[in-house]
Amino acid sequence: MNESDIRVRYAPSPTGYPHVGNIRTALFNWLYAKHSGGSFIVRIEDTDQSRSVEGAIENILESLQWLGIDWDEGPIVGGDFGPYLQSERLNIYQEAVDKLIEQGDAYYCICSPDKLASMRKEQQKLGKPPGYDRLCRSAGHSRKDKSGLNRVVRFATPIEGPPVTTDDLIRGKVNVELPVIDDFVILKSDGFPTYHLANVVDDHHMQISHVMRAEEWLPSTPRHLLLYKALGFDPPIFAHLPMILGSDRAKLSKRHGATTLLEYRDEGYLPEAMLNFLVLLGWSLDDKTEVIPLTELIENFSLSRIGKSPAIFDITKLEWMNGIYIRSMPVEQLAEHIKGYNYHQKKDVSTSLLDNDYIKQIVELVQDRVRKVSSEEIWSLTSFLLVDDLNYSIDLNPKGLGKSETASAIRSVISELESTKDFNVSTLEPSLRELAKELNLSTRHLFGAIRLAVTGSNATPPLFETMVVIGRDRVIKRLHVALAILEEMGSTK
RNA sequence: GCCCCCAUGGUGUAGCGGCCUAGCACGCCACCCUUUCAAGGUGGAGAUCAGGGGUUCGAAUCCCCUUGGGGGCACCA
Repeated sequence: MNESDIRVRYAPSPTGYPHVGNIRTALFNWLYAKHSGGSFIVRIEDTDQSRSVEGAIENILESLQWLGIDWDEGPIVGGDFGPYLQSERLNIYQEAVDKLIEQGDAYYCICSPDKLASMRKEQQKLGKPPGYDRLCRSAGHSRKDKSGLNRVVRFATPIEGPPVTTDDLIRGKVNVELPVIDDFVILKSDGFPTYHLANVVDDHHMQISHVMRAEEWLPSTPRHLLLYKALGFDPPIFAHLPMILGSDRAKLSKRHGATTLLEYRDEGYLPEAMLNFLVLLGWSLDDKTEVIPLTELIENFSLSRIGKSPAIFDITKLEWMNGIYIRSMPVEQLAEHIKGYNYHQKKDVSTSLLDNDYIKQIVELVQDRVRKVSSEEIWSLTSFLLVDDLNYSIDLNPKGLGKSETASAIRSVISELESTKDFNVSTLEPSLRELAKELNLSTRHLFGAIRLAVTGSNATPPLFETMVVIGRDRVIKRLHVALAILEEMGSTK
């Protein structure tokens, strides 16, 4: 096969919002296409009308777009093999079904769901492989029943023959014996195909070269292989990707908290970090490299380095990775990201403090200190920069310093600051260091006292930088307020 | 119950018969830097390579069994 003939696809069903596992599958397919110069196709598998979820398609596409995963063919962009919504391809599946029935490889079945359920129950009790008992296989039922309703169509799985072998790129040869494959439904009574049929027919017509999908599909691949054969199609190359599991080692579901991809965006994770983290769940570059820019990812991605065992999604490592990307990002860009989270809508934020230059200054202070860019994260570190008046909820005495000492230190600081003209780091630092010496206080104590008074917190960005951003007037005002509190406390005791 | 897949520290992984008394990263601990918090740097704890049999001069690496985990078994995908 020519490299440019490589055509891979992501085929989600709009029955919910995609979680990180789904998107990781999309990512691997996309990376493989990018690496090989092939095409990445998005196909929406909306053959289950009853389970379709409002807004799911939009969410799927938005998830891909957020990560920067673009598609060569699919919704919005179109392509030569469309339509890319299975619900618009019903005639194609019907054609395949007709062919199979004509060949004797499929038949109409009249068995009721109730009957099938009790049959399965009985089989399980007897320890037999569960599956349709083929009652209708040779009955020669017609398409519609007496009341004119459509009947389901089942595939006539060969009764005897060698085991079906899936030659998987990741797992090697996987054999399944024919007797454990039952006569599965390929066309539902509502006229829609089942996944098995639609998937096979579309992958063939869309000339998909490699089917990379989650491992949960491995058990049904023999059915697909049987369909390819019956329809006279050459099967694609299969690669079943390891699953991503929740911390309880079970398949990802709503139970695992934030699972849909876009929730991570909303929580303050950067798409670059998420993409980098996701690719490491099941793939590795070498024995040490983990932070890998996208261009290198595309250049080096290979199917041979995809692992076999399932991975557990570890949020703490994602946070670390996110911090790496935050720190390597230009301040302006990071500021844009942060503004996107609308932190300024916090109710206490002073609207006079929202210009871009001020936000940029704040970002410079927190860039080394945050692991997420959400409003909560930024707020918790910088709320004292964003409000006019502080609401002290902390002891204003630094550890090891008494109230009266703190108060007199603050008094000295006020007069020092009021007498100096310049208010920038290069003047602030030496003069306050000098003051500490004069007062015979350790910098730890003096700076600690200032920090508490000016920020109301004992964990802040570097003091002088922070003071400059707060601004001379606000700093002095806050020092006065803090002093008043200290004096009041002193007098009542 | 039946079928299939998987198995290296808590987590993500490297390893594809000798380089392994098992490397890297996250997390954890300590120290350094330092006005606090981070970031950064250095060091440390943590794996009888699930267990047991083989094969081999030699196995985390190959084979078998056991155990554990996961997935699948719908007119869902």
